[in-house]
Amino acid sequence: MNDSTAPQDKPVQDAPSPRYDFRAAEPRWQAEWDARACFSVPDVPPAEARKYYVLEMFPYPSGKIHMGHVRNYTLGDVVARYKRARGHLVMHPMGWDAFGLPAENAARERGVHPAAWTYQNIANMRDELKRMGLSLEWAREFATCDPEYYGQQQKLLLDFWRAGLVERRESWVNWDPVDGTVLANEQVIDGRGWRSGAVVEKKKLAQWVLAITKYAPELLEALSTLDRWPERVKLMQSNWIGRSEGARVRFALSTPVDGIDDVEVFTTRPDTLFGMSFLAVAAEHPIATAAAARDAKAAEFVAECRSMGTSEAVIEQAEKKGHDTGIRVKHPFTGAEYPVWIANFVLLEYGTGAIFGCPAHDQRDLDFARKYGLGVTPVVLPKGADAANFAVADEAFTDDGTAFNSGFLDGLDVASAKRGAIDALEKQGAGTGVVNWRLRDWGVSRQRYWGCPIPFIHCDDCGVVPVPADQLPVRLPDDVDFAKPGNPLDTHPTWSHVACPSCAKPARRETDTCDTFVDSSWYFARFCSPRADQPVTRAAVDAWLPVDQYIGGIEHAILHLLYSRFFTRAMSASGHLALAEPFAGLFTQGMVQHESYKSPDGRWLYPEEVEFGTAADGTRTATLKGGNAPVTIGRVEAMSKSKRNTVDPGAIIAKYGADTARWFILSDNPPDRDMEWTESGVAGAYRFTQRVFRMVESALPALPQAGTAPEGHALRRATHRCIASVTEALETFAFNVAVARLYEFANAIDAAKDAPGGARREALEMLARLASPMMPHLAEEAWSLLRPGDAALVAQLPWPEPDPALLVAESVKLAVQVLGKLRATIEVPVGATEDAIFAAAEAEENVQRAIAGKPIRKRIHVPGRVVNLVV
RNA sequence: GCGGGCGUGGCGGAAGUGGUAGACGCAGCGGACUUAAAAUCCGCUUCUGGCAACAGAGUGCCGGUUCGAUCCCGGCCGCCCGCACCA
Repeated sequence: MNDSTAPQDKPVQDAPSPRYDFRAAEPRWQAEWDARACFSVPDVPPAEARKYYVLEMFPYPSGKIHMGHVRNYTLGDVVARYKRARGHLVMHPMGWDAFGLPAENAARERGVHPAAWTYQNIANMRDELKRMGLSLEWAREFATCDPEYYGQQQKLLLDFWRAGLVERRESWVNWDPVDGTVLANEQVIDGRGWRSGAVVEKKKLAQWVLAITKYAPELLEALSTLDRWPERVKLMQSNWIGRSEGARVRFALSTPVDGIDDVEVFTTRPDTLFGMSFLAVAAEHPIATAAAARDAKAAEFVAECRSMGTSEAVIEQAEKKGHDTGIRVKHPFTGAEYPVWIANFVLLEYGTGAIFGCPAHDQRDLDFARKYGLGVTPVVLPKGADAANFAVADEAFTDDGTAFNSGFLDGLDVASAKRGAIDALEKQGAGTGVVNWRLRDWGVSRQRYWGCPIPFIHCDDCGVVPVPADQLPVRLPDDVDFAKPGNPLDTHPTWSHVACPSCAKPARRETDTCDTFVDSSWYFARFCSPRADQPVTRAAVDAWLPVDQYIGGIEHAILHLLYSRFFTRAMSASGHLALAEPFAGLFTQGMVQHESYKSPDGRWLYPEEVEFGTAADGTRTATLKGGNAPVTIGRVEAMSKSKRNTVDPGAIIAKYGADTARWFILSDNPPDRDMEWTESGVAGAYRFTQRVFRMVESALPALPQAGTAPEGHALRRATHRCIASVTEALETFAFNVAVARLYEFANAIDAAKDAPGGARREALEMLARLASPMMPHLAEEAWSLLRPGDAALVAQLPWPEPDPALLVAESVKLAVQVLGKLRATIEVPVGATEDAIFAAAEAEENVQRAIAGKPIRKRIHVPGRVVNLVV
C-alpha cells in the first residue's frame, strides 16, 4: 500500500486503514496464555529451575481497581514477563487483603454484610485485573478473610504464643464515649470521633501484643544485608527502630508521694545533667497520676492531655504545655532540687516516660523553659566561644563542644563527658548506661468484627488458654448486629460463650480480632502452597522464598515491611520457615496523581465533566461540559474520591485497551516517582499501539521469509543497540527509558524504509519482542503476523541477545570546550591518539576564536566524552 | 514537631553519579495528503539578542569546591510520604 502510487491502487488506498482491534485481540491472547498455562508453576520447583518470585503488594478489595493498582501491577508484570523470558521459573500470584474497617463501615451505612460486600468487591476487581492481561497465576488466589487463611494464621499465633512472642499488656486506645467504640487514629478528627463528634478520650485496655522488640537488634543489623532495597527505606526503618545509647538516671523525690520515692528518666545526653532545670513526665506516668490525685489543677491538665488522642503526630504538633506538680527531685550529682512537671510532649511509651530538661542543649526543652520561665544553664561550650559570656538565646546548642559549669566533667568533649557522667552515676548507684530502642511492641488487638479472631479463651480459673488445634479455625459468626454500639463479637448473644478447653467450666472467648497488618505479614509465604492444611509447607517455602522482587507503595516503607520482616523471623523461630528476610529485592513506586477541577460554585468536578480549550495566549482553559461556565484547574494531586480527580481504569481499558493503559503508565516517568495521569498522554500511547501494528502489517508483503539471515545495515546496528539498551533499562527499573528507546527504535525503522528486507524483518520482530513485557497483547498480535506458522507465543520466547559485533562504534563524537564552555564538537575514529584528538580540536575555527591567541595552559581529554582546553 | 524523599523547557521526563543539559513522549506552531474533516506523514519548538553564523543566560533559591557541577559541600524555600488502630 505504501510502496505504490499507481492509479490502479486507488481503490485500495481509499479503503479504511487497517486498525488494530484490541477489543478482539486482548481477550483472545489472554485466553491463549490461559490455555497454554504460560504462568503456572509447581509448589515445589524442579531442582534445576532458576526460580524467581515476583510479588506486588496485594490490594484491599475496595470494589474497583484504581490507577495506583494499574501502576503497581503493570510494574510487577513487566518484571515477571521479563524474568520469564530470561529463563526463570517465575511465580507471580495474586490475592486479597480482605479484612479491615471499610467493610464494617459499609455494613453500618448500607446494611450489607461485610463478607458479602468483600467477596462482591473481590469478584469485580478480579475481572478488572484480568482485563489488564497480567501474567498472574490465579490458581494461587486467596483472600485473608477466607477461614482457610485466617485459620492458618491462628495456628501461627498459637505457635508464637508457645515461643513466648505473644503477650497480654495494657495500653492506651482512642475511645469514643458516645459510640462506645475504639477509634482508629484516622477516625479521630481534631480530637473528636468522626461519627459522634464526641471528644475522644484515652482509655486503657488489656491488649494482645507481639514481642517484636525482642528482634529489634536483629531487625536493625540485618538491614545491611538488604542490598536490593532502596537506601531511603532502610534509613527509615533504621530510624524507626531507633537504637540510641544513653543512660537511665534515677532522681530521688525530695518527699515521697504515694509510696513513690524516685523517678527514672532516660537520656541520650547524660553529659548535660548539670544543665538540668526541670524534670518532666508523661500525663500517664504514675507520678502524674499521683499528682492528679492530690491536686485539682494537675488532674485538669492530665485530663486535657488525655483528650489529645494517641497519635504521635498530633501530640508532637500540639502546643507544648506543662503543669508544675509541686513535687521536687534531687539532682544525683549536686543534691539541688528541681521541679517535676507534667508535659504533653513527653511520650509514655518512649524510654521511661520521663525526661530531665536541659534547655540550653535541647530545642524542645528550651522552648518549654522559655514559656514557663525555667532556668537555662549552658553546660557545653561551642568551640571558640568564651565561657564567661556564652549564653543561649532562642536556639539550643546541640553540637559537640567542651563541658563547663559541670563540676567533675569540665573540660571534656561531649563523648567523654557522657562516659564520665555514666561512670559517676553507676558508682553512686543512681543510674546506668543503657541502649534504648524507639521500636515498641506491636499491639495487634482490634475491638472489631471484620478481622481474624485471636484464638484464646479466658477462664476464671485457668487464665488465658489457647484454643486447641482441633477447634481451629475460630470462625467469625455470620449473624452479627451492627446496629448496637461496640464490637459485634462482644455483643453477640452466644459466640463468646465457650467451655474452657482445660477445665471445661464456662469461659469466655477472646473477642478481639487481629490488626490487618498481621494478615499481610505472611501472605507471601502462604502463596507458595496456598491450599496446604498447615500455614506453609516447608518444601514450597524453602524453594520459593525469599520473594525476589517485591513491589509496592512507599507508604508501606516502615510498618508493613517491618512487620513482615519480624513475622519471617518469628515463623523461623517456630519452625515454619528457615530464613530471616522475606523480600530480597524491594521496589517502591510513586503515587498516581491527576489535576483537580472546581466549578464556579466551588464544587469538585470529575475530569469527564470538564471540557478543555486553548486561550489566545496559548494557556489551557477549562469549561463545564454542555455549558460554558468556567472551570478552575486546580493542583495536580493524589487521586482521591473526595477531590473527584480520579480516572477509572475500567473505562480507560474499555476505550483504549489494556496495552495502551500499561504503556502510558510506564512511559510517563520513572516508576519510583509520583506520576500524573493525563488524557492526552493516554491518547499518545494509543496512537503508538496503532502505529506499531500498522508498521508490521504494511511491511509484511515485502518481508523475506523468517529465518533469512539479515544482511548488514545501519538498521541492524539500531536493532541491536535497542536490544542492549531496553535490556539494561528493564534490569534497572527504568521502564520509562525502555519505552523511550522503543519510540526511538520505531522512528529508526520508519526512517529506514529502504533497508534490506532481512534487516527490516529482524527490526520489526525485535520491536514486538522488546515491547512485549509492556504491551503483551500487541506483541503477540504482531508476532503472529510476522511468524504465522510459529508454535511459540512471545510469552514463551527467550529474551533476545544483542550481537556484540553490532554494538561497537567506529567513531566517537567529542565535545570541545574552552574553559569549560562548549565551542565545537568533533568526530574522531575510535582508536585516535590523544595528540591527534587535541590537534583536531584546536583546528576548529570556533575553538580558535575562543582561544583568541592565548597560550593553552592545560589540555584535558576524557575519552569518548570531552576535550577541555584551559587558556 | 520528628524521620525520609523529591524539585530540570509550556508539561512528563532523559542525561556511564563530575564531562556536549533538554533524548523520547505530550502539548503547540507550520507544511503535505484530503472537496473537507478525522487519521497519517514531514518540519520547527529552553529563554534572550541576531536574517544568520554566533553570543549570553539557564537544572527551586543563595553561596562554595573544580579546568568543568543537574550530579559534590554549606545554608534556605516549596511539595510529597510516614509517625505505630487507614490499608
